[in-house]
Amino acid sequence: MGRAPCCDKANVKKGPWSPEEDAKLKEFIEKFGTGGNWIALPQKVGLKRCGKSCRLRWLNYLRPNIRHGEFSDEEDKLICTLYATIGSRWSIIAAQLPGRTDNDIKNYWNTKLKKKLMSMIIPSSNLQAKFPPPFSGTLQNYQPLYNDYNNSSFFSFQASANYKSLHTISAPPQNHFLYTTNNSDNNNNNNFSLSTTTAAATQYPYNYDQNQGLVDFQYYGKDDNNNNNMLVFGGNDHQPSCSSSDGSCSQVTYGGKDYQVKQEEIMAAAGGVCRQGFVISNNGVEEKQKFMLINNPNITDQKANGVLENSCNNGSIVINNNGGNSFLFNDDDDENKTCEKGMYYYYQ
DNA sequence: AAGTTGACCAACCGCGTTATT
DNA sequence: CAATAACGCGGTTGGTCAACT
Repeated sequence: MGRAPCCDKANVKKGPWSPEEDAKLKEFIEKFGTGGNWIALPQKVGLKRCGKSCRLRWLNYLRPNIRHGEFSDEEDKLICTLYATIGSRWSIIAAQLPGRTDNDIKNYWNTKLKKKLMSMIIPSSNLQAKFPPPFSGTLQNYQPLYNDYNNSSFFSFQASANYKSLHTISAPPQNHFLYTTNNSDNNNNNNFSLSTTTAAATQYPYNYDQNQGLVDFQYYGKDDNNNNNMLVFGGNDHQPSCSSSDGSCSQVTYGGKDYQVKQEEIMAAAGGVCRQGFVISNNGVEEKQKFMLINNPNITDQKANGVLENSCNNGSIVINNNGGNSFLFNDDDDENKTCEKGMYYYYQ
Protein backbone atom coordinates (compact mmCIF):
# COMPACT_ATOMS: atom_id res chain seq x y z
CA MET A 1 0.00 0.00 0.00
CA GLY A 2 1.55 3.22 -1.11
CA ARG A 3 1.20 6.65 0.28
CA ALA A 4 -2.23 8.22 0.06
CA PRO A 5 -2.53 10.95 -2.56
CA CYS A 6 -2.46 14.49 -1.23
CA CYS A 7 -5.59 15.41 -3.12
CA ASP A 8 -8.30 13.99 -5.33
CA LYS A 9 -6.40 13.70 -8.56
CA ALA A 10 -9.54 13.31 -10.63
CA ASN A 11 -11.01 16.60 -9.52
CA VAL A 12 -8.06 18.96 -9.61
CA LYS A 13 -6.92 21.07 -12.49
CA LYS A 14 -3.43 20.55 -13.79
CA GLY A 15 -1.23 22.44 -16.14
CA PRO A 16 -0.56 26.14 -16.59
CA TRP A 17 -2.22 28.65 -14.32
CA SER A 18 -4.65 31.14 -15.74
CA PRO A 19 -4.44 34.83 -14.78
CA GLU A 20 -7.76 34.42 -12.94
CA GLU A 21 -6.40 31.59 -10.81
CA ASP A 22 -3.25 33.59 -10.10
CA ALA A 23 -5.30 36.57 -9.01
CA LYS A 24 -7.49 34.48 -6.72
CA LEU A 25 -4.56 32.81 -5.04
CA LYS A 26 -2.53 35.98 -4.70
CA GLU A 27 -5.40 37.97 -3.27
CA PHE A 28 -6.28 35.28 -0.77
CA ILE A 29 -2.76 34.71 0.52
CA GLU A 30 -2.05 38.44 0.76
CA LYS A 31 -5.23 38.86 2.80
CA PHE A 32 -5.26 35.77 4.95
CA GLY A 33 -1.89 34.08 4.55
CA THR A 34 -1.49 30.41 3.87
CA GLY A 35 -2.84 29.39 7.24
CA GLY A 36 0.02 26.97 7.51
CA ASN A 37 -1.89 24.40 5.52
CA TRP A 38 -1.41 24.22 1.81
CA ILE A 39 -3.60 21.16 1.40
CA ALA A 40 -6.65 22.95 2.74
CA LEU A 41 -5.90 26.20 0.93
CA PRO A 42 -7.36 25.55 -2.54
CA GLN A 43 -10.79 24.87 -1.08
CA LYS A 44 -10.72 28.10 0.91
CA VAL A 45 -9.60 30.07 -2.12
CA GLY A 46 -12.09 28.37 -4.38
CA LEU A 47 -9.55 26.80 -6.69
CA LYS A 48 -9.74 23.33 -8.15
CA ARG A 49 -6.04 22.83 -7.62
CA CYS A 50 -3.86 20.54 -5.59
CA GLY A 51 -2.40 22.23 -2.51
CA LYS A 52 1.07 21.42 -3.69
CA SER A 53 0.36 23.11 -6.98
CA CYS A 54 -0.80 26.25 -5.13
CA ARG A 55 2.28 26.24 -2.97
CA LEU A 56 4.55 25.96 -6.00
CA ARG A 57 2.73 28.69 -7.88
CA TRP A 58 2.97 31.02 -4.92
CA LEU A 59 6.60 30.34 -4.13
CA ASN A 60 7.84 30.41 -7.71
CA TYR A 61 5.68 33.11 -9.18
CA LEU A 62 3.20 35.00 -7.10
CA ARG A 63 4.97 35.87 -3.89
CA PRO A 64 6.41 39.37 -3.70
CA ASN A 65 9.88 40.35 -4.85
CA ILE A 66 10.37 37.44 -7.20
CA ARG A 67 12.86 38.23 -9.91
CA HIS A 68 12.87 36.58 -13.31
CA GLY A 69 15.02 37.14 -16.33
CA GLU A 70 18.72 37.49 -16.93
CA PHE A 71 21.15 36.42 -14.27
CA SER A 72 24.00 38.79 -13.58
CA ASP A 73 27.68 37.81 -13.68
CA GLU A 74 27.76 38.05 -9.90
CA GLU A 75 24.84 35.66 -9.66
CA ASP A 76 26.53 33.31 -12.10
CA LYS A 77 29.66 33.27 -10.00
CA LEU A 78 27.76 32.72 -6.80
CA ILE A 79 25.76 29.85 -8.27
CA CYS A 80 28.92 28.22 -9.57
CA THR A 81 30.72 28.63 -6.29
CA LEU A 82 27.82 27.28 -4.28
CA TYR A 83 27.26 24.42 -6.67
CA ALA A 84 30.93 23.55 -6.36
CA THR A 85 30.64 23.61 -2.60
CA ILE A 86 27.33 21.95 -1.87
CA GLY A 87 26.15 20.46 -5.14
CA SER A 88 22.59 20.61 -6.39
CA ARG A 89 20.97 21.80 -3.19
CA TRP A 90 18.97 24.40 -5.00
CA SER A 91 16.96 25.70 -2.10
CA ILE A 92 20.13 26.56 -0.19
CA ILE A 93 21.63 28.15 -3.28
CA ALA A 94 18.43 30.11 -3.88
CA ALA A 95 18.54 31.41 -0.31
CA GLN A 96 21.75 33.22 -1.19
CA LEU A 97 20.23 34.91 -4.24
CA PRO A 98 17.45 37.26 -3.19
CA GLY A 99 14.40 37.06 -5.40
CA ARG A 100 15.50 33.95 -7.19
CA THR A 101 13.69 30.66 -6.77
CA ASP A 102 15.28 27.27 -6.53
CA ASN A 103 13.34 26.21 -9.60
CA ASP A 104 14.65 29.14 -11.61
CA ILE A 105 18.22 28.51 -10.57
CA LYS A 106 17.92 24.82 -11.26
CA ASN A 107 16.54 25.47 -14.73
CA TYR A 108 19.16 28.11 -15.37
CA TRP A 109 21.96 25.80 -14.33
CA ASN A 110 20.74 22.85 -16.34
CA THR A 111 19.99 24.74 -19.52
CA LYS A 112 22.49 27.56 -19.66
CA LEU A 113 25.01 28.06 -16.92
CA LYS A 114 26.56 24.61 -17.11
CA LYS A 115 27.20 25.09 -20.81
CA LYS A 116 28.44 28.61 -20.27
CA LEU A 117 30.90 27.37 -17.70
CA MET A 118 32.15 24.68 -20.03
CA SER A 119 32.75 27.19 -22.77
CA MET A 120 34.70 29.32 -20.31
CA ILE A 121 36.86 26.42 -19.27
CA ILE A 122 37.59 25.44 -22.83
CA PRO A 123 36.80 28.41 -25.06
CA SER A 124 35.20 27.22 -28.25
CA SER A 125 37.31 29.67 -30.20
CA ASN A 126 40.46 28.02 -29.00
CA LEU A 127 39.81 24.39 -28.56
CA GLN A 128 43.26 23.24 -29.50
CA ALA A 129 45.15 22.37 -26.41
CA LYS A 130 48.51 23.99 -26.24
CA PHE A 131 51.52 23.70 -24.09
CA PRO A 132 52.72 26.87 -22.51
CA PRO A 133 55.86 28.53 -23.71
CA PRO A 134 58.66 27.69 -24.11
CA PHE A 135 57.08 24.58 -25.49
CA SER A 136 55.62 25.15 -28.88
CA GLY A 137 53.05 23.55 -31.04
CA THR A 138 49.77 22.05 -30.22
CA LEU A 139 49.10 18.66 -28.86
CA GLN A 140 48.93 16.44 -31.85
CA ASN A 141 46.97 13.76 -30.18
CA TYR A 142 45.11 14.94 -27.22
CA GLN A 143 43.90 11.81 -25.62
CA PRO A 144 43.83 12.10 -21.90
CA LEU A 145 45.68 9.43 -20.08
CA TYR A 146 43.60 6.81 -18.47
CA ASN A 147 44.45 5.69 -15.02
CA ASP A 148 44.36 2.18 -16.32
CA TYR A 149 47.88 1.89 -17.55
CA ASN A 150 46.96 -1.08 -19.69
CA ASN A 151 45.07 1.23 -21.97
CA SER A 152 47.00 2.49 -24.91
CA SER A 153 46.35 6.12 -24.35
CA PHE A 154 48.95 8.55 -25.43
CA PHE A 155 49.57 12.08 -26.35
CA SER A 156 52.39 13.85 -28.04
CA PHE A 157 53.70 17.32 -28.21
CA GLN A 158 56.57 19.31 -29.57
CA ALA A 159 59.13 21.03 -27.44
CA SER A 160 61.45 23.75 -28.58
CA ALA A 161 65.07 23.03 -29.36
CA ASN A 162 66.12 23.93 -25.84
CA TYR A 163 64.52 20.89 -24.43
CA LYS A 164 66.54 17.77 -24.90
CA SER A 165 65.03 15.36 -22.49
CA LEU A 166 62.25 14.71 -20.11
CA HIS A 167 62.67 13.70 -16.53
CA THR A 168 60.13 12.65 -14.03
CA ILE A 169 59.78 14.75 -10.95
CA SER A 170 58.88 12.09 -8.50
CA ALA A 171 59.69 8.46 -8.09
CA PRO A 172 56.91 6.13 -9.10
CA PRO A 173 55.43 3.99 -6.38
CA GLN A 174 54.77 1.15 -8.74
CA ASN A 175 56.13 -0.14 -12.00
CA HIS A 176 54.14 2.04 -14.24
CA PHE A 177 55.74 3.56 -17.23
CA LEU A 178 55.06 5.96 -19.95
CA TYR A 179 57.01 5.30 -23.06
CA THR A 180 58.41 8.19 -24.93
CA THR A 181 59.91 8.86 -28.26
CA ASN A 182 62.15 11.82 -28.68
CA ASN A 183 62.86 12.78 -32.26
CA SER A 184 64.34 15.99 -33.51
CA ASP A 185 62.72 17.44 -36.58
CA ASN A 186 64.30 19.61 -39.26
CA ASN A 187 63.79 22.70 -37.13
CA ASN A 188 65.69 21.12 -34.35
CA ASN A 189 62.57 20.87 -32.28
CA ASN A 190 62.14 17.87 -30.13
CA ASN A 191 59.04 15.81 -30.50
CA PHE A 192 57.97 13.91 -27.50
CA SER A 193 55.34 11.31 -27.21
CA LEU A 194 54.13 9.83 -24.02
CA SER A 195 52.38 6.58 -24.34
CA THR A 196 51.38 3.62 -22.30
CA THR A 197 52.09 1.30 -25.17
CA THR A 198 55.38 -0.47 -25.51
CA ALA A 199 55.90 0.72 -29.04
CA ALA A 200 57.95 3.73 -28.14
CA ALA A 201 61.62 3.78 -27.40
CA THR A 202 62.19 5.09 -23.92
CA GLN A 203 60.46 4.37 -20.69
CA TYR A 204 59.65 7.02 -18.19
CA PRO A 205 58.01 6.11 -14.97
CA TYR A 206 54.91 7.85 -13.84
CA ASN A 207 52.94 7.81 -10.69
CA TYR A 208 49.66 6.13 -10.45
CA ASP A 209 47.57 6.64 -7.39
CA GLN A 210 45.20 3.75 -7.03
CA ASN A 211 43.10 5.49 -4.41
CA GLN A 212 42.61 8.73 -6.20
CA GLY A 213 42.72 7.23 -9.64
CA LEU A 214 44.99 9.98 -10.74
CA VAL A 215 47.64 9.62 -13.31
CA ASP A 216 50.51 11.67 -12.15
CA PHE A 217 52.51 12.76 -15.09
CA GLN A 218 54.97 15.35 -14.03
CA TYR A 219 58.01 16.05 -16.12
CA TYR A 220 60.60 18.67 -16.53
CA GLY A 221 62.81 19.41 -19.45
CA LYS A 222 66.56 19.97 -19.41
CA ASP A 223 68.20 22.38 -21.79
CA ASP A 224 71.69 22.36 -23.33
CA ASN A 225 73.22 23.73 -20.17
CA ASN A 226 71.53 21.09 -18.13
CA ASN A 227 69.30 23.67 -16.48
CA ASN A 228 65.96 22.48 -15.41
CA ASN A 229 63.05 24.21 -16.95
CA MET A 230 59.99 22.94 -15.36
CA LEU A 231 57.01 21.58 -17.10
CA VAL A 232 54.34 20.24 -14.83
CA PHE A 233 51.71 18.14 -16.47
CA GLY A 234 49.64 17.76 -13.39
CA GLY A 235 49.81 15.49 -10.47
CA ASN A 236 48.68 14.43 -7.11
CA ASP A 237 50.06 14.34 -3.65
CA HIS A 238 53.17 12.50 -4.75
CA GLN A 239 54.47 15.83 -5.80
CA PRO A 240 57.57 16.60 -3.78
CA SER A 241 57.33 19.32 -1.18
CA CYS A 242 53.88 20.22 -2.24
CA SER A 243 51.74 17.95 -0.23
CA SER A 244 50.12 20.38 2.11
CA SER A 245 46.47 21.03 1.69
CA ASP A 246 46.48 24.66 2.68
CA GLY A 247 47.60 25.89 -0.67
CA SER A 248 51.20 26.32 0.34
CA CYS A 249 53.59 26.19 -2.52
CA SER A 250 56.74 24.67 -3.72
CA GLN A 251 58.80 26.82 -5.96
CA VAL A 252 59.85 25.62 -9.34
CA THR A 253 61.70 27.13 -12.22
CA TYR A 254 59.85 27.13 -15.44
CA GLY A 255 60.53 29.08 -18.55
CA GLY A 256 63.35 30.94 -16.83
CA LYS A 257 61.09 32.29 -14.11
CA ASP A 258 60.29 31.19 -10.64
CA TYR A 259 56.85 29.84 -10.19
CA GLN A 260 54.91 28.42 -7.39
CA VAL A 261 53.09 25.20 -7.83
CA LYS A 262 50.04 25.51 -5.76
CA GLN A 263 48.06 22.55 -4.76
CA GLU A 264 44.35 22.95 -4.58
CA GLU A 265 42.54 20.54 -2.39
CA ILE A 266 38.85 20.31 -2.78
CA MET A 267 36.31 18.37 -0.85
CA ALA A 268 33.61 17.05 -3.10
CA ALA A 269 30.23 17.92 -1.71
CA ALA A 270 28.24 14.75 -1.79
CA GLY A 271 30.76 11.97 -1.60
CA GLY A 272 33.20 13.68 0.68
CA VAL A 273 35.90 12.50 -1.64
CA CYS A 274 38.95 14.66 -1.72
CA ARG A 275 40.17 15.59 -5.13
CA GLN A 276 43.14 17.63 -6.01
CA GLY A 277 44.33 19.79 -8.80
CA PHE A 278 47.11 22.19 -9.40
CA VAL A 279 47.55 25.65 -10.63
CA ILE A 280 50.79 27.29 -11.47
CA SER A 281 51.34 30.83 -10.40
CA ASN A 282 54.03 33.46 -10.51
CA ASN A 283 54.00 35.72 -7.47
CA GLY A 284 50.42 34.83 -6.90
CA VAL A 285 49.31 35.48 -10.45
CA GLU A 286 47.92 32.29 -11.79
CA GLU A 287 48.88 31.20 -15.24
CA LYS A 288 46.46 29.88 -17.75
CA GLN A 289 47.32 26.36 -17.01
CA LYS A 290 44.96 23.84 -15.72
CA PHE A 291 45.00 20.34 -14.61
CA MET A 292 41.73 18.60 -14.96
CA LEU A 293 40.53 15.39 -13.57
CA ILE A 294 37.61 13.97 -15.44
CA ASN A 295 35.76 11.24 -13.75
CA ASN A 296 32.81 9.91 -15.60
CA PRO A 297 32.37 6.30 -16.62
CA ASN A 298 29.90 7.39 -19.24
CA ILE A 299 32.41 9.30 -21.26
CA THR A 300 32.80 7.36 -24.43
CA ASP A 301 33.20 9.84 -27.18
CA GLN A 302 35.68 12.59 -27.62
CA LYS A 303 36.03 15.16 -30.27
CA ALA A 304 39.23 15.21 -32.23
CA ASN A 305 40.22 18.43 -30.58
CA GLY A 306 40.19 16.78 -27.23
CA VAL A 307 37.05 18.24 -25.79
CA LEU A 308 35.17 15.67 -23.88
CA GLU A 309 31.55 15.33 -24.71
CA ASN A 310 29.04 14.77 -21.98
CA SER A 311 31.65 15.32 -19.37
CA CYS A 312 29.15 16.82 -17.03
CA ASN A 313 26.50 14.18 -17.26
CA ASN A 314 25.83 12.71 -13.88
CA GLY A 315 28.74 14.58 -12.49
CA SER A 316 29.53 17.89 -11.03
CA ILE A 317 32.00 20.57 -11.68
CA VAL A 318 34.15 21.46 -8.75
CA ILE A 319 35.85 24.77 -8.73
CA ASN A 320 38.44 25.68 -6.20
CA ASN A 321 37.36 27.95 -3.43
CA ASN A 322 39.48 30.83 -4.57
CA GLY A 323 37.78 30.97 -7.91
CA GLY A 324 41.13 30.24 -9.44
CA ASN A 325 42.18 28.25 -12.41
CA SER A 326 41.78 24.75 -11.25
CA PHE A 327 38.75 22.85 -12.35
CA LEU A 328 37.96 19.34 -11.42
CA PHE A 329 35.21 17.12 -12.60
CA ASN A 330 33.95 14.43 -10.42
CA ASP A 331 31.21 11.95 -10.49
CA ASP A 332 29.98 11.10 -7.06
CA ASP A 333 28.33 7.99 -8.35
CA ASP A 334 31.62 6.48 -9.25
CA GLU A 335 32.88 5.50 -5.88
CA ASN A 336 35.51 3.23 -7.35
CA LYS A 337 36.85 5.95 -9.56
CA THR A 338 37.44 3.37 -12.21
CA CYS A 339 37.40 5.61 -15.18
CA GLU A 340 38.98 8.85 -14.25
CA LYS A 341 41.00 10.70 -16.75
CA GLY A 342 43.58 13.32 -16.22
CA MET A 343 44.04 16.10 -18.65
CA TYR A 344 46.36 18.99 -18.78
CA TYR A 345 45.81 21.88 -21.07
CA TYR A 346 46.81 25.41 -21.65
CA TYR A 347 44.97 28.03 -23.55
CA GLN A 348 45.74 31.54 -24.67
C1' DA B 1 5.32 24.70 -46.29
C1' DA B 2 5.71 20.86 -43.34
C1' DG B 3 8.14 18.16 -40.30
C1' DT B 4 11.85 17.65 -36.94
C1' DT B 5 14.86 18.94 -33.38
C1' DG B 6 16.38 21.39 -29.52
C1' DA B 7 16.11 24.98 -25.97
C1' DC B 8 13.63 26.68 -22.44
C1' DC B 9 10.92 26.61 -18.36
C1' DA B 10 6.59 26.01 -15.66
C1' DA B 11 4.68 22.46 -13.42
C1' DC B 12 4.37 17.78 -11.74
C1' DC B 13 5.70 13.70 -9.03
C1' DG B 14 7.86 10.90 -5.65
C1' DC B 15 10.16 10.62 -1.57
C1' DG B 16 12.74 12.05 2.55
C1' DT B 17 11.99 15.06 6.42
C1' DT B 18 9.36 17.33 9.82
C1' DA B 19 5.32 18.30 12.48
C1' DT B 20 1.25 16.82 14.65
C1' DT B 21 -1.85 13.79 16.91
C1' DC C 1 6.73 6.57 20.95
C1' DA C 2 4.35 5.37 16.78
C1' DA C 3 1.43 6.50 13.15
C1' DT C 4 -0.10 9.73 10.09
C1' DA C 5 -0.26 13.94 7.47
C1' DA C 6 1.82 17.72 5.39
C1' DC C 7 5.85 20.07 3.85
C1' DG C 8 9.67 20.88 1.00
C1' DC C 9 13.09 19.48 -2.13
C1' DG C 10 15.08 18.00 -6.32
C1' DG C 11 14.63 15.15 -10.43
C1' DT C 12 11.85 14.85 -14.34
C1' DT C 13 8.23 15.78 -17.65
C1' DG C 14 5.78 17.90 -21.16
C1' DG C 15 4.14 22.08 -23.54
C1' DT C 16 5.63 25.93 -26.32
C1' DC C 17 8.33 28.24 -29.44
C1' DA C 18 12.05 29.00 -32.57
C1' DA C 19 15.57 27.30 -35.50
C1' DC C 20 16.76 24.09 -38.69
C1' DT C 21 16.18 20.56 -42.45
